[in-house]
Amino acid sequence: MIVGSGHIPSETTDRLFSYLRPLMCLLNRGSDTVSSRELARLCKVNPSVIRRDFSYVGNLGTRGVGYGVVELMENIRRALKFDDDMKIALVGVGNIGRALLEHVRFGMEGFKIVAAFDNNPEKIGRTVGRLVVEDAIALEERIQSEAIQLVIVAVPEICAPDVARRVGDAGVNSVLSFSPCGLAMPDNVRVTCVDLSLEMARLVYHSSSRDGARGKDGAA
Amino acid sequence: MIVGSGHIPSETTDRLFSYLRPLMCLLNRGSDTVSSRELARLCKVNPSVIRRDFSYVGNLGTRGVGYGVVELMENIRRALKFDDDMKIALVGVGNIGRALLEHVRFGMEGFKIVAAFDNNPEKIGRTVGRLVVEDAIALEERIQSEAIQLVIVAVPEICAPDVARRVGDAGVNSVLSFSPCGLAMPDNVRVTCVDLSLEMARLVYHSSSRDGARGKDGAA
DNA sequence: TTGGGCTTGTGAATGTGAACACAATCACTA
DNA sequence: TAGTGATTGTGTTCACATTCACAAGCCCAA
Ligand SMILES: NC(=O)c1ccc[n+]([C@@H]2O[C@H](COP(=O)([O-])OP(=O)(O)OC[C@H]3O[C@@H](n4cnc5c(N)ncnc54)[C@H](O)[C@@H]3O)[C@@H](O)[C@H]2O)c1
Ligand SMILES: NC(=O)c1ccc[n+]([C@@H]2O[C@H](COP(=O)([O-])OP(=O)(O)OC[C@H]3O[C@@H](n4cnc5c(N)ncnc54)[C@H](O)[C@@H]3O)[C@@H](O)[C@H]2O)c1
Repeated sequence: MIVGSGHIPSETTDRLFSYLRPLMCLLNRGSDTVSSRELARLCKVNPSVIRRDFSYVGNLGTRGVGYGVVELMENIRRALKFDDDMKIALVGVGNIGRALLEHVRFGMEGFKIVAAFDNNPEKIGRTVGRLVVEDAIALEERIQSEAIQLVIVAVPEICAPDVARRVGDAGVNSVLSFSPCGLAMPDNVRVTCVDLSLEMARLVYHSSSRDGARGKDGAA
Repeated sequence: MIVGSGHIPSETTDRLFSYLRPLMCLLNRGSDTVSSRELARLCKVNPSVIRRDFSYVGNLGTRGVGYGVVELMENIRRALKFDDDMKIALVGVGNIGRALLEHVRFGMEGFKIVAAFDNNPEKIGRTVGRLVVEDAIALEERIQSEAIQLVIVAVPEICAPDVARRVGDAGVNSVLSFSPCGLAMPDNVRVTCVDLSLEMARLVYHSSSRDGARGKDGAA
């Protein structure tokens, strides 16, 4: 086992996160064990990638059998310091913001939106999903009183850098932004931009230049 | 110049797409040239990465000066076979679907949603954004009559694989899905899943284990 | 026309991740 | 208890991406 060698490669941690959802599906289906081959087919990766990734987490599998699904998920979550009760604030209750607030699955997955803000007087005070929209003026104060860990920014593009800066100054350094503008974002916050145009452009490029090649370790 | 050596690394193509938006911002700001150092600062990558990426596209820069922004964008778009008039269909006019249909920027960026479908009788016939919602029964026929290249799937998770299969059978092999379930998707379509929970989990992980290290080639 | 200051383009070195192949190990059966 | 079939864990190899470092080349001014 390589566990304890201090650090897990970033590609591995990114993949470890992506294993959790297929594993949950397998659990719901009643599987108690899963082989690297089976999981690899679901995730469209090479089985040896799976085995090496898991080797960073610890000695998890049983030779000849596979990995215990429950034990595996627990170990991955622990290795990733997965927070099952993450507290999130949303800024901007427009089209996107409303959809997110009404999305119940986030709560079931451990992502709890506990406050929503807007600066439009017509929206402040209205109830969307389970929350009452608050005045964006109170953003900094509420971030601290609620111990917010992550802020979702769904305001018009022109306002996004300013909101991100305020969020960063208030002590939160994780921002998920729907504004595709990565420019002018502050350095002390880590921003993930959900850029659908970018994803669509990459998608059609990769679709046209198909390269369906896989190694010989048995990946479908 | 390395251009013409047959193939561009996938990491490079993914980055080339991501350069387009900062370049557009620079253009709007009035910059006619940009140096690898400046663009690198905006994109938070190493300048030598930028220079090598561009070397795959062709001889684009001027030593001592930098790259011409307009010429650069044209060359990148050509290398990526960028389609400025992509025809898109949307399936599922719920919370997410409605937000996408009312989002006007897609059209300005060359991504044109030309048809929207739902199977709920109350939604069929209603106008959302600029489109009249059509019956999902007509999906296959309309995909072909409109020459759709990409389909956005925003239906409940349980329906997503079925819709993806129908889309694939109708000849479209690019699907952008908001259902986080990559399982059971057909093999002949390339699916990009927008999984916000996954992004949030990765984001907070990377935020807590900060590693703000950059090479010495001058990146900020 | 020469020189100085920049920036590109790229060979070479370095670093890193993926793939392979196989010994080690387990469950199960007779 | 030994044998069989399956699967993990990992040493090793390979391939590729990143970074460095610098010569080549451009602009401009004197
Ligand atoms: N709707 C989409 O499908 C879509 C797709 C891709 C990207 N985006 C981007 O996502 C962002 C939000 O999109 P949307 O469609 O929800 O926009 P929207 O206009 O519907 O909503 C924006 C909301 O933010 C509020 N707001 C504005 N300034 C604010 C501030 N300073 N503080 C707090 N609240 C403020 C507004 O009152 C409004 O309610 C935009 O940047 C948009 O470009 C949207
Ligand atoms: N809303 C969010 O913020 C959010 C966030 C993450 C993921 N998602 C996912 O995105 C998907 C859509 O989310 P939503 O909130 O828009 O859901 P929604 O329930 O608001 O809308 C779904 C729409 O799809 C239609 N539909 C159902 N079956 C269909 C079929 N077979 N063909 C055509 N149309 C059909 C329904 O009539 C409805 O209008 C879901 O899978 C959800 O899990 C949503």
